[in-house]
Amino acid sequence: MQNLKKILENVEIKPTYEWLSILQYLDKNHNHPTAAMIFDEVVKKVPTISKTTVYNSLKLFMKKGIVTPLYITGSEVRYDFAQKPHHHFFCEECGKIYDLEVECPIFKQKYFHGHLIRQQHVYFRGICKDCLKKENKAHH
Amino acid sequence: MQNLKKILENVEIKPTYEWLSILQYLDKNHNHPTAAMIFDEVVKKVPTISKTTVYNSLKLFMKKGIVTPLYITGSEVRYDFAQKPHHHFFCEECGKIYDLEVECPIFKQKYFHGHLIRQQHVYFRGICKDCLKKENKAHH
DNA sequence: TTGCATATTTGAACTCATTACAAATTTATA
DNA sequence: TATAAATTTGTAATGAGTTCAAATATGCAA
Ligand SMILES: [Mn+2]
Ligand SMILES: [Mn+2]
Ligand SMILES: [Zn+2]
Ligand SMILES: [Zn+2]
Repeated sequence: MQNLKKILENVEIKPTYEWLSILQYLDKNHNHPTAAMIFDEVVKKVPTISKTTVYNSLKLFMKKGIVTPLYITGSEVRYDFAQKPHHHFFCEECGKIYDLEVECPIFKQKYFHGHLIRQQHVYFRGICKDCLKKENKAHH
Repeated sequence: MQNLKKILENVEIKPTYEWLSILQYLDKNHNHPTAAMIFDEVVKKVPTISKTTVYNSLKLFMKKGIVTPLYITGSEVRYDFAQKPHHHFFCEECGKIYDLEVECPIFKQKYFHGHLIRQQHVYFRGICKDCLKKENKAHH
């Protein structure tokens, strides 16, 4: 909480009630939510908040580098309040996005074939552990 | 051409004029186009073609595994007619998507932490070689 | 060839995530 | 307190992608 305030102040964002509430939601829920999911939850605590504010905040957080957009599903953006860079697994069955630690020396490079790298995105897609289990049970 | 017909027949798609024309465009232009770009070009050769047919075809090609959707820009899907799996670099300046060869043993795995991997997506984003050059010239 | 079933294509209407924008409200500053 | 700046809000617009039913083309049996 005080923690989150500091994070905002570090990137020169005034810790307003709305911005803090949105960041608080992202901090408590590392489920890579959509803007709609964020709005639906935060509005319970801040009934006057608007969807536009959610989008504005996310855009601001992204510009400041404390939130990363994930373009994985193809239908909507999912947001990641990530302290350390990491990678993802997207389950095509249940839609969950898991965090992954992928170690690879290539991801340490600043340049690749002369192109300046600012961000690295790695995600696998398939069927997650849990959904595989369910499938096996159904077959039996 | 005869080549492309075979590719379609191999995956049990009847090589109609529309489907062949779309695949032909993808084969000649490895620029990872959007559906709109594909339509705008193919319609010059097939004036009666509709956007719906472009979307339908792409969906069919994806289902059959001969075309891969790239969710990179966040605003629209870009399509890749790829023979071999490979990775990408997206230039935030000019919007170009470059093909990359990234070697890493992790990308050979079938499972990761118990999750079944069906596809792997790796892309870097930043400023491409050409745009970096332009920037340097402008500074001087 | 003709008739009929099936596959493909088309255009218009629709959906829905995201953006644009201007008015309203809150906050900071003098 | 007055005024300017920052933030929030609601509504309207945008635009990629989907739905769907009608139109057209294709395949095939009689
Ligand atoms: Mn994550
Ligand atoms: Mn490619
Ligand atoms: Zn799952
Ligand atoms: Zn570039």
